[in-house]
Amino acid sequence: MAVTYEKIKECKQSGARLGRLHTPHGTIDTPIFMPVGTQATVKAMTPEELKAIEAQIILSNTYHLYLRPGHKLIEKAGGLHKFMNWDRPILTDSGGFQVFSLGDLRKISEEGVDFRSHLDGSKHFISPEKAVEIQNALGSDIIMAFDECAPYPAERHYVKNSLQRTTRWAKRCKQAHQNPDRQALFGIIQGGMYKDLREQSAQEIIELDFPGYAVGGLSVGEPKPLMYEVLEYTTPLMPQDKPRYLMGVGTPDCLIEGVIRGVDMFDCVLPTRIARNGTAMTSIGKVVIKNAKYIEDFLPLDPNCGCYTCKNYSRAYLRHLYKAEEILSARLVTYHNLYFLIDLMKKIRTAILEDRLLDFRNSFFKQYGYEV
RNA sequence: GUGGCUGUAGUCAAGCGGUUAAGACACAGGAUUGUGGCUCCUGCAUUCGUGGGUUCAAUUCCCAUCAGCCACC
Repeated sequence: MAVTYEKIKECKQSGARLGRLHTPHGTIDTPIFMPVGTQATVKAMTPEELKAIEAQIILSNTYHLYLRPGHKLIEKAGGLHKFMNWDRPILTDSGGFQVFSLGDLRKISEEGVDFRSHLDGSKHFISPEKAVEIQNALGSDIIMAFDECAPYPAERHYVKNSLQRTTRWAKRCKQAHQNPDRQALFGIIQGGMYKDLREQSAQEIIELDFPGYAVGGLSVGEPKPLMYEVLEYTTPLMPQDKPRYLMGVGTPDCLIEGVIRGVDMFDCVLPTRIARNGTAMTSIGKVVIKNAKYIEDFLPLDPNCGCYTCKNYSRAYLRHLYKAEEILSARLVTYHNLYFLIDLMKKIRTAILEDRLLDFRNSFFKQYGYEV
């Protein structure tokens, strides 16, 4: 098996899991946040910088790399790790979500998905087999099953059909997978916001026996309490000895609440995207660095942060860089935001170890400005 | 000094007699959750250089004045 999960302990206060994930490119501490590097790069960050902030694993994307530069080219380059100069673990998303968000550019059938490239309008077809073939060529440590992510809100019968198709596709993905000893294929549980459909999906997917499972179809626009509710009845259905991955989640409160509900892995574009749009996540809440009130603010972005950006630059300078559309703006704020979330996960792991995750949540929320 | 042209938001400007003075950029605020460095939403001129006149009605026409630009001396 390419990837194995080792549970270290459970938080007595919250039930959250502390563990380790062993992969071909190293061991990861969980719960973990995975920075997203869609196009074989975490935008604005070099691999050396990612290591400096202790990123242990990053995400990349099948759909985008297939379209550009092409998985064959990356295979020729010696695989994704070598191509992008990252020797730690990589997880690739299957492209299911991209297809879902492509809107009217795509048509889903039992066989797969016909779509037009968002880059040049060219026609393409991705099936479960194709998605696995691409990911096999990329050589990522963890590959994801090609699923269908239902929108929110969605009718019950639509979600049911979609989840059943996701199960059939998961089977095909497993069959198509060429090297389960070097790459772990994770299954994805769907079912929207319907409890019995989540149960059905979990049962069907888990029956196929994957080395890890993801909860998909959340964080698609539903209210947070609803997402927490779905998680609450979904994670208990998942095996204790396998990693659990909540796809697409990345606000500080959702990360903490997700861990409390038994999630081990998260990924999200939020920290890197909002960084490029002039917003930082800090210990005292969101700081919209582009706001005029920071014109003469010579304090660090986050006075409680020890990252390179906070140690060396002021809010006034960061605001100036943003307004002047300087590249360094994206670099410095991205650096900070990723540092902040990775550091948050470290604090979460320590809190689990010390059986005080609920206390940690309450104090963190209070300082951040969330309602407890 | 003489002749001509132009003055509308921070900037570039449309409107040239008739309801709440286009648009763009900038600026200000917001959004952003398995990433299109994309983008979206909202706000921003009680007033058209200034003063007077004509008219039911003036950013629009007339006069004066001020400012800028161009040409000639």
